[in-house]
Amino acid sequence: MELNLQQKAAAEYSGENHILVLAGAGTGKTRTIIGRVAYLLETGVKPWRILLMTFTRRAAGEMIERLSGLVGDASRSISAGTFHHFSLYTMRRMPNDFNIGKATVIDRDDQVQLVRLIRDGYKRKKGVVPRAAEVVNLYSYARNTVQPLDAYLDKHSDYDDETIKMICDMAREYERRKQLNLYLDYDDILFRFADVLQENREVRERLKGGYDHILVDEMQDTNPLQWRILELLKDPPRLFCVGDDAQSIYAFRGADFRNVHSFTERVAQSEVLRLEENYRSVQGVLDFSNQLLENSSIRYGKKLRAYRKDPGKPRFMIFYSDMAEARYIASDLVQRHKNGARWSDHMILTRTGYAARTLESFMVEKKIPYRFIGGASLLQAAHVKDLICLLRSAMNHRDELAWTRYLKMFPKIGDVTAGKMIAAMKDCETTAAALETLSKANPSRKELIGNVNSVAGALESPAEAIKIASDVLTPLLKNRYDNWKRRSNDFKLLKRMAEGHESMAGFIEAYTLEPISTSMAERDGDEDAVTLITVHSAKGTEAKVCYLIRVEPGMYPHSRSIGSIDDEEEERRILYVAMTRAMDDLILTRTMGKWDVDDSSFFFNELDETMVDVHSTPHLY
DNA sequence: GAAGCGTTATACTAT
DNA sequence: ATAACGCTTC
Repeated sequence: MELNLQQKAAAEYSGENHILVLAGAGTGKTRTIIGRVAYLLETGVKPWRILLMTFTRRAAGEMIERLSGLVGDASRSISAGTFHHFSLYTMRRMPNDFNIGKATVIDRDDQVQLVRLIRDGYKRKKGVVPRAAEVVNLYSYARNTVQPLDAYLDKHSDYDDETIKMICDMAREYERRKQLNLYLDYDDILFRFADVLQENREVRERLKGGYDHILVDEMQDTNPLQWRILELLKDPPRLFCVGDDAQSIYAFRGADFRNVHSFTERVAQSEVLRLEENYRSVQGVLDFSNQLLENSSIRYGKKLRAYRKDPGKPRFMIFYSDMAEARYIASDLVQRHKNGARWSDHMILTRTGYAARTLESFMVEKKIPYRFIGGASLLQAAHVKDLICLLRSAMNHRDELAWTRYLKMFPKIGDVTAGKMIAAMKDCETTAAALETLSKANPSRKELIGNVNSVAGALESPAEAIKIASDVLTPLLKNRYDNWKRRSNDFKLLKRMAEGHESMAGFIEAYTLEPISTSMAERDGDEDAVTLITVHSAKGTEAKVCYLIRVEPGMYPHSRSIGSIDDEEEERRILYVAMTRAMDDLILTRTMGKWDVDDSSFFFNELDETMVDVHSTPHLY
């Protein structure tokens, strides 16, 4: 593999220090990490003694894929995945040391649902009770930044003392309910792992002894909780971290862009290397991106140098409505495809999943194949959740959230009745005993119990269990949703997805940890398709032609961050990440939007026409 | 008291 | 599209 001098110096570093590679956008971070792994293998490091931490499982898969072309089968022995995957699977592999038993991993929706049940008990008291989703966010943020919830709220929120106490009470009750239900939320996965590592010297030493090198991608977006895990695992393992402060866009999860600056202070025996030459983009794209950063009050001290010499000025197109914007992008895609370009050379970047909906409908209408990455996932759709909850109910009679949702599908059962039925089962040891208890107390509810029984009998074959669950739920659901035909197709999709899995729990866990959109599930991986992607998910990716949609007031910076300097600067980095994905063509589009949006912080109130070609289109709807 | 229905609000980013 | 809320019905 060809590496430039700086990349080579990083990849083939042979000293004993921990390394941070500061690498700007498009400077070959991934290439350098892959080069590093290849180098380590060449020098005799065993592949299973290399741990590769990536930001998403998708990124891990791509790196392993590229490595296999370089080093063959050895790539399959490398441990690669996110902090969450690594932590969870290590705990599952060492069940006696971590004691997570049969715990169910719950996603954010489940967290919110559980807090909602708890919150109902707080409604009577005077004053406003924060929303369940807000409580989940606050608590998760405090945990990811490793600070007590009350201290965090005291310092960083506007809540009065009484409300703070209430939020802390709800969080405590949330913890209790999780234990009762054998739930692990995303944060528990990291916390439990870190706690055991810290408390149990023997386990810690055993794990540390398993690795020589820990490589961390997207270091700028690791939060204090993840840092804590790295600190517990390093020495003797050597750290090789790669990141870019200007691309730090996960502050809401506890990451701080300044962290990479203090790397050498935080990590003894460490040094910083740099990658500065950009191979991805044409000069025009880089000039425009550099200008965006220069307008910031923060000095990132970087200016990307293009290796490529072609000018390639970006375009900025103004449309009257989102319909006109979407229509243009769809027809431009079709035109480029007709001219011989592949669909997969095109990426459409969106700030929010919601903002891409108009465009999505045009993609469907024009029959342009696309994959949506980020945004709402298949498992979050109401009808899919219904089905998953029946499966979960059959697997674990103490799964309060699953049972509540399942029971409420039946007439005359609401939160209260469901709660009573679940309480009746809580002391039963087995599912069979629980169903027996339920059936004695509710003789008229044969159907309800029979459904769970049939699914429970088929759990050894996930696809079969899904088929049964789908059949028994159809009569209950088909009148509840208007577009039932389209929704029921998702059940078939789910069945197909489950076919490769050996256990139901494994299947559900895999897709809880790695959410998948409908558009991804419908297509197989190598099909030529346009990528529609949120900017957050696009970190680390690139495409020849990039469309950035809805680059307008209220979006960049997002209206929610207006007023906070830190938040607005994070939004600038988000836009920076988006723009630097483009290799050849960068097309920014905006609509005229609503008239009442505060546009004073918009990043492009004035457009420098030496940097970008501006096109205004006729006011067509 | 609990369930169910219709109306209205809200929709940022994600492991 | 879905959650939350207020109001009516059982």
